[in-house]
Amino acid sequence: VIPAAPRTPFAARVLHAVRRIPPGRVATYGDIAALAGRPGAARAVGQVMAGASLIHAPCHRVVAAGGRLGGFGGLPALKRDLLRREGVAVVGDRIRQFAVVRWRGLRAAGTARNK
DNA sequence: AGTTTGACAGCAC
DNA sequence: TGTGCTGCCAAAC
Repeated sequence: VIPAAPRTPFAARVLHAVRRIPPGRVATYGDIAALAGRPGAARAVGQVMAGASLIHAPCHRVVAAGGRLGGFGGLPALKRDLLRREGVAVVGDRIRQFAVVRWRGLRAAGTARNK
């Protein structure tokens, strides 16, 4: 069965933000929190992710700060494989070239240096 | 309405 | 580097 998607307003905004992450790119919990309109709510974002699944959004593209993998519901190997499958280099629990692969979301027009 | 709970972030050691 | 502790937040109790 398809698990129900979290229905709180905050969760909806978080999942929406996560779905915007392009394949082969990643965003931190903090980034998502900011994109969801709640800067600093990184931890709360994790809470949402815990209740969601790949069916709702590409959860594997949400990583911890500093390019570390972060948790993944007890299946860190899966998260690593999914990312590698998209071309993201992962060694151990670290993402290589994190600064390059990181996706900060699109902002103000003119700031087109992050596609 | 107060407390507990984490797929977090940062900083001090 | 790695470990530990504190701050923070939305949700579930």
